Amino acid sequence: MSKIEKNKKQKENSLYDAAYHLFTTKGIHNTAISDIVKKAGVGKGTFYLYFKNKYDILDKIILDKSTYVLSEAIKQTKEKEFNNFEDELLYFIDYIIEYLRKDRLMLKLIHKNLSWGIFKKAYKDYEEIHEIYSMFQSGYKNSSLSRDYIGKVLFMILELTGSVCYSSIILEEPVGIDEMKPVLFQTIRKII
Amino acid sequence: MSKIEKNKKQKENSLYDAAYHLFTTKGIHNTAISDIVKKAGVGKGTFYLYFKNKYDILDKIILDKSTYVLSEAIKQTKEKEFNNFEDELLYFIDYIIEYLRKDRLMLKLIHKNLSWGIFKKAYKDYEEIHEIYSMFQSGYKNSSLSRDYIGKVLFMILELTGSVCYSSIILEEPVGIDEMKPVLFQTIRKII
Amino acid sequence: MSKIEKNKKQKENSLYDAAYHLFTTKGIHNTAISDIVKKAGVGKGTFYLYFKNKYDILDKIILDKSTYVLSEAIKQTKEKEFNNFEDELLYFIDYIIEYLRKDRLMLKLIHKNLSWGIFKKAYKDYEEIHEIYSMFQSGYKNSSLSRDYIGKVLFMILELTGSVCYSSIILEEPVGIDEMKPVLFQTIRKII
Amino acid sequence: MSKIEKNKKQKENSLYDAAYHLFTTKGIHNTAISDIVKKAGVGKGTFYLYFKNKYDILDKIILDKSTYVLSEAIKQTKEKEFNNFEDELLYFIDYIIEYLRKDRLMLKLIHKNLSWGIFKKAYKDYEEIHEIYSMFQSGYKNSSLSRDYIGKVLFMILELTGSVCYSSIILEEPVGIDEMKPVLFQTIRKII
DNA sequence: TATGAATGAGCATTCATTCAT
DNA sequence: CATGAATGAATGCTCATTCAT
Repeated sequence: MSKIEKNKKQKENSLYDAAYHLFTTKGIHNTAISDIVKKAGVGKGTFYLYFKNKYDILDKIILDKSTYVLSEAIKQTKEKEFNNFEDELLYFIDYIIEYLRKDRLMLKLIHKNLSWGIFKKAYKDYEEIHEIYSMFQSGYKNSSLSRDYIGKVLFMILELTGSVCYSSIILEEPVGIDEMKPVLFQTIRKII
Repeated sequence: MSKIEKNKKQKENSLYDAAYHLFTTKGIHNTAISDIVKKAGVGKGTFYLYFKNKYDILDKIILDKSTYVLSEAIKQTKEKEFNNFEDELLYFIDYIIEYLRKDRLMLKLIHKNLSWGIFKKAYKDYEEIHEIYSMFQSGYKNSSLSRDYIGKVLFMILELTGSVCYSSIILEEPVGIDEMKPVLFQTIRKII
Repeated sequence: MSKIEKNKKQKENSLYDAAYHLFTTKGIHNTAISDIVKKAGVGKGTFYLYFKNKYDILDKIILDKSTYVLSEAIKQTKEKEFNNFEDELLYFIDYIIEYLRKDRLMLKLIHKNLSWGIFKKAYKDYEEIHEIYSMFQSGYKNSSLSRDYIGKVLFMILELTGSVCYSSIILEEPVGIDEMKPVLFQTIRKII
Repeated sequence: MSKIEKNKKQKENSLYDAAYHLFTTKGIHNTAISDIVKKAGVGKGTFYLYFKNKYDILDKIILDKSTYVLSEAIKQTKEKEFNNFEDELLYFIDYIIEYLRKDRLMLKLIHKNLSWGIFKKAYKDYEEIHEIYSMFQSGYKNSSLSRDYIGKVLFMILELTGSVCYSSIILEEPVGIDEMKPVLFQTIRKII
């Protein structure tokens, strides 16, 4: 990577970081492009060299962050040993929940879009994301269910987890995440 | 209700209807207050007599419409006879799905907000909403599970349904609702 | 005064008091007619039965309050005995200063308008105001100066007092009123 | 100064001039930002690049114009020769009066703000302003009065002059400036 | 490539005033 | 006399986007 390339990447990253920080702390609606570039320390025009508009950078951030959470979760899961698939999956889900609980601002931003990462760009780019899919498929290796069906179940479990996290952690509705977690786990156990 | 009271209610309703129509067709972001009042046929200041700002009327619309969907679903369900609780619940869920499929614009508006928050608020105001809860509790009458636990399961089923509807119907991700529905139904069957 | 007349006067007074309170605490610019009527507990239309607009009631308030200060000052002065005119005038001036110091909000409102404009209008309406003029003229009874000339000097002393009070009490520029007062008194002594 | 810097200064100046002209002819209250930018021939956003709001530009104009009057007065005074301090001071005051009489619109704008607040601010920025202070202090060099006391007397003379100018020239109360001037001069003579 | 001054359409919001009740 | 719902012109201000440097 040439020096110029490096510099470009650096500018893009600083815009990215600035936007993430402002979106999470001030809210999307209250963050203007001018705020982002000021915080990033670059010129206003520079923003448009890297992103189309506010929602372009926002989408990229959400995608990136959700993918990151999922890939971290699978990485940690893969490093452990489990007696069975159920334990493995629940460890994976628990990792996600605990991560989001610790980073409420990120959870607020990705809202209920946590399953997105799997089905979009990330699926293609990140090696780790393949693994979650593989893990899930392996867990069902003895069943007669089709690969497609199993994929959809994974999708639903992730949607459910994302939704429950948002409700329980951000809104604390109907109850906080600590009370919700056992029910969620039991439900997932039933699903698989 | 006096003539003046009637007139007020009429004004509020026309604003409400105009806003709903514009939000669903043009999008929230692209709808200005001036559009709403023009369509409603009232003065601009009148809007502020009834609503604080665009998001105030939006919230009211989302709450209202979501409540309506749920209450319609329970009403229709109660009118039918079922052999067992599972069939009853799935009919209820199916009614919601089909309703949202037919009214994609409304689904887009209520996004993934068809859930507990709404449910809880609606619970206080609408008699019908009590029934869904009763129905669900009755279905579990022979189980040893606590009422609380059962309530949380209902919450999760609603969250899951809402999330899946939005993804499948609006984004068609990972697949359309027709392909998704059997998997969702099977999943709900396992949950209960 | 009939009961109806009394009621009218009462409404006018409550508007007057509400406006005075809001003008002094929130500022003229930030006070709307709707604020005034809300505080006064009357209908919006009622305001226009008694006043032309915001500046109409403001002018009346300023006139009224400034007149009150001056008339109070002369009343108190007349009740005392003095060895000479100089002492009498300085007592009068001091009374004004101390009054304004205690009611900074009123001083802020009447700004630097404590002077001839007010004085002149008040002259016609309030018996007490005649007395200050008389007092001042008497003080000069042995001089060869014309009545007109003496009137102008009184005007200047009042202008100077008003200006100094505003600067010293409100802005504390160049110094506070305590430091300023001896200089002002010495200056007035030289003038007369 | 680069071309771009020059252009910026030009824009600011045209806004400044436009605002001054509109404030003096139409009044502050009746001048909208849109009027200013239209007259200045710049975009609306440009205004907010240079000024916070209407009162920001107004304050700057008042400060600037008042400073200009004072600095002009001292410049002219310094160019003349005088037999004594009294003549010098009265020439200085007279210059101010005549200037304001010729430019009534400016006088109306700066109202009764021609005084210490302005003086103090200007003191830092304008070399000429130092001179008026020096002149005044020199006039008292043989007196036993403290520098502080003398400064306060200067302050009062300026306040008095400003107040009298506004009343006599703008309101013509209690009489016009021609009739008032001899009394003012005589009063100042007595003060010093 | 990078900048940031300039733009002006677009928007939310206010508020004095009216007038039917 | 009193009201307060309705109005809509008026206005301040924002902000995404452009483009000359």
